Amino acid sequence: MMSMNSKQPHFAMHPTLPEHKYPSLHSSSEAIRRACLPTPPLQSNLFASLDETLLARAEALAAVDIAVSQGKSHPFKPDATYHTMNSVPCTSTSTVPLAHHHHHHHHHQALEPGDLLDHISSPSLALMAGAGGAGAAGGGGGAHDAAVVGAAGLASICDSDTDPRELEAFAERFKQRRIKLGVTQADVGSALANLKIPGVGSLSQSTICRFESLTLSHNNMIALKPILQAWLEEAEGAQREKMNKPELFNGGEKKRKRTSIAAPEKRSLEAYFAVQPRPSSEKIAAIAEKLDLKKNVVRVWFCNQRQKQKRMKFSATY
DNA sequence: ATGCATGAGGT
DNA sequence: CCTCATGCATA
Repeated sequence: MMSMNSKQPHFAMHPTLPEHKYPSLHSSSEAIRRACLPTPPLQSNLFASLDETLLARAEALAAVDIAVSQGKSHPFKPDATYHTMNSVPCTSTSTVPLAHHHHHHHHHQALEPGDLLDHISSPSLALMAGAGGAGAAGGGGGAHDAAVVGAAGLASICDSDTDPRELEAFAERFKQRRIKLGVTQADVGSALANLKIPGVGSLSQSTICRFESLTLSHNNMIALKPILQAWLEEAEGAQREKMNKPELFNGGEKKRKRTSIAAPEKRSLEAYFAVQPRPSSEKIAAIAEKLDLKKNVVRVWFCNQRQKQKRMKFSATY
């Protein structure tokens, strides 16, 4: 486990757009923390037809909900699934036709012995004390060590940076100091681009928020930590300076409409998920039809559910 | 703060 | 088709 994959991808910087899509840092370590499913009354034999049995059970469970809302007169059609994309090009502010360019800059930030601190030899890290009511106490603090491993070379980097408690502590400190700086999550996100760290562009408010609330995968947390730490130090250093907020907003593009899955349908999906987190395409189709949802919506729902299951929060018992 | 979605990269 | 990192749209 915890393999430090130090991939050094090639950043593909596009000439015109601030587009950066680098291969991510995905290390295949994912069997760290997992949620244990309840395994209800069904002791079951985990083989053969389990599949169908479970599905049947789930259906039964789900059926209750469905029957209620469907059998009678379901107030609203569950099919709130629509994808409204205005393609209307407007082309107005021709500046950057794609202010929404979804560049998936996957921060590779591979944890390498030294990589972590290479750019941020932080001098100012003494003030982060206290605060972290929660688990801040832990290894927290410095954690600036990595570089030393050279000699030992053995156990790679001190796990200080991969230690969940350290991450939690950092996230906590980060949030506090960010607030103290009077900066919003969104601000941090866009400010990251100003750091000019190779391979690091801006991030969304969502991601910053998730980092602070630990609702990211363990690996994602580890990858983002050094970046956010660098920002924090920079921001505190230039606290009195002006931050550029390149308001590069673009108005008039395709709006993505968020599908809304009604409560009854959601409960059914959860019932299915409980017994079979990874239904086959056929089952997904079946479920989709029963719930009157688009197959893709159901498929994505399962994908997202699986991701959630792997989130950091309370993953394992440390 | 979160739900649903997209896309890259990997099987 | 999946996993993962991310983000838009929204409650």
